[in-house]
Amino acid sequence: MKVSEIARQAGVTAETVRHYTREGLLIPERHPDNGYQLFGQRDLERLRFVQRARTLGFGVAEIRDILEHADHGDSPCPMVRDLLASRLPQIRARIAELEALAARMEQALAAWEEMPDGTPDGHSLCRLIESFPEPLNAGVDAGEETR
Amino acid sequence: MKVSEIARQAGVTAETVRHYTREGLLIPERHPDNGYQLFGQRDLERLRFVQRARTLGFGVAEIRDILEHADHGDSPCPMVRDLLASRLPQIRARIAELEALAARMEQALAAWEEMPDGTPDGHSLCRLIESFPEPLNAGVDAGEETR
DNA sequence: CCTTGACCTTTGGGTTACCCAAAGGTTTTA
DNA sequence: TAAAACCTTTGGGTAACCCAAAGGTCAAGG
Repeated sequence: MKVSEIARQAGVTAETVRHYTREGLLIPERHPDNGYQLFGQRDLERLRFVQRARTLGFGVAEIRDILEHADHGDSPCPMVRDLLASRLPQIRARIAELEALAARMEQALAAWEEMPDGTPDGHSLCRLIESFPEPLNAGVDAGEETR
Repeated sequence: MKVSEIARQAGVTAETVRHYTREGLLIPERHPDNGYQLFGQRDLERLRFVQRARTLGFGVAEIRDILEHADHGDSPCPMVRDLLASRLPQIRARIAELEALAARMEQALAAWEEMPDGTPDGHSLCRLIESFPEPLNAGVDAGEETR
């Protein structure tokens, strides 16, 4: 099958398939006459594997490594497990960040409810944002580190 | 004050300050002799505003618009509120995605616990990933939409 | 047979919010 | 006075794609 066909069957865009191909996740054959990329059933399975790995939080480069391991006959499982284990806390941290963010947004929207709409604010900026707490790491005088 | 100084006081890198300046969020004066950027107290407040807005999920371009509104004497509040209101559901959706992701990762790690470590897998790829459910939108035959 | 229209190719630029290196001028300090 | 520390601009990189352009290919219909 050609690009659009495998893309359709996997539920991604043809551009995405080309991207994965460029990145070495898929290695289609080429039609000798016209240079079209030819994907087989194996490629479709491989593409689906990529999709699942992506939903598990793996990056494209990592997936390429995993696939290369597997192509060499090595079990990628230990590598996958390690990647998973190291990535999980980051995901959790990101979730916590976003939840704090959502909470701040809701807090701001709620505060707005009880204000007359326009509330022009001549010389200054939105009090609501201005009155938000600093990102708590803004060091005014002491030295500090981030990440 | 110069770049490094305002950056230090706000707890960001000098590069970030330069980035915001390039993007028009900060408009420092220039020392006539040496061309150095000169920031005042107003700029520091403005930078802190930017930081707070960033933690509220606003993009740099949006913040620039907000600041330009405010600089023109218009109250950016209605705009800010709309932006917040439209972004919130996206954040919530992203949180849900990440939680599903974390759950899948934990599920995978847990499943691994009860498997002999290496579990080489000759001809195929990690069963654990392979057996994961498809991203549920992978359309095999029917037409489907994403987003 | 030939013309569409649909699909293929590669190349190159855009997205987001910065980070980093290089080359060269300035200021501060020992 | 020379080195350390800091400033400038330019240009390239990151992640995972999306999109447009220019040009070749293919299937179908008149």
